[in-house]
Amino acid sequence: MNSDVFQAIADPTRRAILGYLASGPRNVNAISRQFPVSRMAVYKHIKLLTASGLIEVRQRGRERFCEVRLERLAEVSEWIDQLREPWIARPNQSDIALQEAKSIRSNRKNKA
Amino acid sequence: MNSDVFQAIADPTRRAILGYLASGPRNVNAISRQFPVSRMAVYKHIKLLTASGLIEVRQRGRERFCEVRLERLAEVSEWIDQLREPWIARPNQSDIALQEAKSIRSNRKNKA
DNA sequence: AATTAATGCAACCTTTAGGTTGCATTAATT
DNA sequence: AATTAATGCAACCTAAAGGTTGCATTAATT
Repeated sequence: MNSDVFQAIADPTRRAILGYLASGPRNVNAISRQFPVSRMAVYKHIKLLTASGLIEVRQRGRERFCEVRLERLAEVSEWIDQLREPWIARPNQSDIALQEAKSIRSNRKNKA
Repeated sequence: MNSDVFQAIADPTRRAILGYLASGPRNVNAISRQFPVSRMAVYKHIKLLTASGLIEVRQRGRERFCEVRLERLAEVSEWIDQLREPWIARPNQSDIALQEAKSIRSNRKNKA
């Protein structure tokens, strides 16, 4: 369960959770109290965020404290930066697109 | 159909399309030839990317040329930057999270 | 020891996402 | 004028996303 960071930040509730956690680690219940969805819904978001590496969970007694790990967002900033770079003088762009698309497809097949 | 940028870049094929378009404007068919999915699948991705403002389409004859508009990615970089900023000395963070979550919910209701 | 709090798991539901195929339309070519 | 190329639309399918409720488990409290 090695979820994609882009996918992880696509959901507005998950972004809000990350924003909330920016003020410091909180346990699952504390987080879920902040949002108008059930605890389970938040729990699932946290599971996905953990899988994507955007948060880290430390158990302490019966509580599980979630802490935001912003490093993983570098993948996103870097993608944006690369896109912004002048495209010229880079190796054949269309070949790259094709390669990426192919690996996307084979990933999908492997999942199923 | 005013699609969210975070949502738009969540899909790997759409990211690859943007990467491909970084080398210059291309028409719909040219784009779809680069990827192992049907023309219609690509067409839908393009429609969504257009809705999110990430690409712009200019018609010329029977062709529609798609051009990438990177400005809209600022929303993403800014969100990341804000998250990275020290959270201290900002107004009550939990209230903000709550507000955001509420507006998310009411948006969902308005859609349905 | 009994109760309460914090969490996890399972089953289920509904909507959306991503994809397909077939047909229609309009602009360019021959 | 007939053909071909580029695109759009509609109907449909399947899987994943986001959500819910109910029950089980384990740690802390009283």
